[in-house]
Amino acid sequence: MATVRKQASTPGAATRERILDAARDLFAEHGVQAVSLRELTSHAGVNLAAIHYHFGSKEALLAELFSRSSQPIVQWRLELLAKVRREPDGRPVLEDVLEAFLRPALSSGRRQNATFVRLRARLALERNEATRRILRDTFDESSQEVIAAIAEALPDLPELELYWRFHFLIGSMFYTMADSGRIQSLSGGKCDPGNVEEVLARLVPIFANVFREGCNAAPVAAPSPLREPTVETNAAGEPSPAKPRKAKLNEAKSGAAKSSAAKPSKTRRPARTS
Amino acid sequence: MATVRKQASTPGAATRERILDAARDLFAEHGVQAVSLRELTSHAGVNLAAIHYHFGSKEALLAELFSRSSQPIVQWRLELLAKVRREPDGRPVLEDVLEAFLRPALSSGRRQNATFVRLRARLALERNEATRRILRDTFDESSQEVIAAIAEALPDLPELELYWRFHFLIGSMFYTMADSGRIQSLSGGKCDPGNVEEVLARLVPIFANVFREGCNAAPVAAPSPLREPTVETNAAGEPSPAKPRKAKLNEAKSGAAKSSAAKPSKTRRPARTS
DNA sequence: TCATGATTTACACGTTCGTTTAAATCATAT
DNA sequence: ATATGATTTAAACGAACGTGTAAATCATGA
Repeated sequence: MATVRKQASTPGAATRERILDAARDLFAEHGVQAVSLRELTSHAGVNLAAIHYHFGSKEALLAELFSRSSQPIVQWRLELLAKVRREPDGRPVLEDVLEAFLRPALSSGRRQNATFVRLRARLALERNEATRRILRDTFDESSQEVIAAIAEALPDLPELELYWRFHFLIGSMFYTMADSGRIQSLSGGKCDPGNVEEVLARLVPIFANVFREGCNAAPVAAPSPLREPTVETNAAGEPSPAKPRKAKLNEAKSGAAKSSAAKPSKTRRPARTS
Repeated sequence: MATVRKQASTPGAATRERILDAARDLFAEHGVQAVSLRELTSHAGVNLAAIHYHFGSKEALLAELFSRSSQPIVQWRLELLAKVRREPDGRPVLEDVLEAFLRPALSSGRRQNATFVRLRARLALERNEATRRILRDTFDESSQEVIAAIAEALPDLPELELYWRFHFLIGSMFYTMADSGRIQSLSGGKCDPGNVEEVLARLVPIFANVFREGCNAAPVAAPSPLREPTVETNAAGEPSPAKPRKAKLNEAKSGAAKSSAAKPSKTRRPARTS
């Protein structure tokens, strides 16, 4: 009996930590909703009930994971922000401010837990109010300090423009953090956003230019080609070429896929003969 | 009997379309996994089984929804790309190329279905292989045409740099499309990424500058402050200040929250007296 | 050594999920 | 009018979900 006693594979690793590690990895890979507590605990090598014993609920586990993993990032950011170099006129060096903002976010602490970076990027696009509040409470303060530092570095930049460009910056940042693999696919593997130093070496000077570039850039000079598509879709896309599917009558003659488009043809209907 | 006959609220609206509309809205708002077929059908005002009758499965519904909604976007993009203005030397106008790329994505066809834009942004961060393939199959071809047009407009820009900057561009684009509300929160509501024209008026010239700006921007001139956080977290964050929670023995004396950190205190354990 | 509390285990609960089925209903051509 | 096929309906299936609970096990100080 007694299953396997203790295994002693990782002696000092407490159950809590194993759960948090597994949650970080699995939540980042598949999303919070898609991960069941059973696969989580089995992946962590702990008992199912351990989650409720140590955290109370799945949601509480996520909150604990997030606040714990975020703390070093925010702290590092504030440290970097405090030691930003100054221009002769006393203003912060813009590149240093941007790096203080980006480096901790992209590196995710000193550990190899690159997976939390992905989790954060994923949660950043969530529209769930609870998730938004967690992100706000965790990162807004230090983000506001970064924004204030940028404003200090560029006193002539209108506040609204600063916010717009900051929005585009965090877009590029989160998309890099998410590691969607899209640009690897498009570039044939030549571009690797997983390399933090390579990302910073490009993102920092690029957005330093973006922020510095005054509002001089023509507002929207382009006469703009056209604004509506000429495609004549009726109400949604196609008229109604693809009929649903035969309800009864599974005649064997039309066994192959109809022809509608290119469906995955997942054997649309078993239609057992019984 | 016969429940309610037909209701005739929207006479011509077929069941298929009601399902697709509801799926678009709900998937975009809460994510695919988080939406059950029951809330979907009840939101659409159709029977639960209608989804399997018309589409076969939840996954097939998503694929159908995506391909149908994407088609006008891609088509519009290709049309705009075909009528991009040319410089006197015959090269494409970079701003027009960027607008051809961005406008259809941000506008989502001619309809008011801004929700599909959010759905697409959400799926873009998904790491699910099936989802990635859908996105690749749908958008890669037209994206490659955009990349080729940019390369044609900027023949001196190294290919690798082009891909990096395109990566940052689609990051800003997707984050704008996701409408996470973060920049509204940070800017106190002054910045509204939901306004497509306002986004384009800023994003197009900004990234035109980004692409045009040669590799002259100092590679990474910054001596870079420090690269590791000084915070001394052991293994994960905190030593072990917050004890789990009492297992048995729900003594009434310590009824209030322990003090650990600032937990949501969701009544960690009911511990019914029975 | 033993008592005690912290932790882990096995198991079951009620619910909700995606899916399926068979019958009822609708639309329409003859 | 009626037959026929398309569509909708109500009800149920088994599986998997998050959660709860009582007992077994472990660690440790007296």
